[in-house]
Amino acid sequence: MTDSRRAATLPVSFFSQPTEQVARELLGTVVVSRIGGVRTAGRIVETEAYLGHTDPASHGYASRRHARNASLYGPAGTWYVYLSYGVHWCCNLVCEGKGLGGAVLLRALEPLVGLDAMMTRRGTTTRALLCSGPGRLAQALGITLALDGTAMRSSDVTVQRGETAEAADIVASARIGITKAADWPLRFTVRGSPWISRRT
DNA sequence: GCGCCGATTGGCT
DNA sequence: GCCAATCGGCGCC
Repeated sequence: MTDSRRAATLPVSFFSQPTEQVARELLGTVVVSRIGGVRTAGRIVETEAYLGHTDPASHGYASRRHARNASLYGPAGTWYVYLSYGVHWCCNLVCEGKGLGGAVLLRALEPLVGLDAMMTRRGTTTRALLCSGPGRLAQALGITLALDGTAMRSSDVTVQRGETAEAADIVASARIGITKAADWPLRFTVRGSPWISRRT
């Protein structure tokens, strides 16, 4: 195995895989932000796959292409950031890179680095409320529209190799908060993690 | 142009 | 458990 102490940013080829596989393999990797010159980081414990043009719940479904989600059709490893309910930023990583609109939504992290900064940004000292939810984790890392469309490997927010989750420790369940294709089991969580957004 | 809905969250009943 | 915040996309007039 590689030396886990040495940071290794995930290569573009990682994101060139099928979206569902990327969603699974992102569990255990570490998101590192240096937005605003402040270092914050967390281990990914929850993701959701949105498959793009074939997925009714995806922003990349059929003819939903607009200027606003143009980055969703960019190269694998591109950040796609959108505003949810007019209030919260949510961040995705584009997969496959064939212009099919597939991406993985980051839904929860185990906070690892820069907890003070996260607490300031989030307005709470309760650790369980720092990164457990897509809007929360984006706020904790300082993510806004400024990240949208940037290439992960050269952006202010990178994803580093971590301890890979064993397949048996990955739980697949229905995606949260959607009405279309709600029963597709494309939400992935680390079994038993106390940092996920909701109990499975 | 107008109204409704959404990959959410936090505060209040 | 209910609902407001707040904005962009979409359907419909």
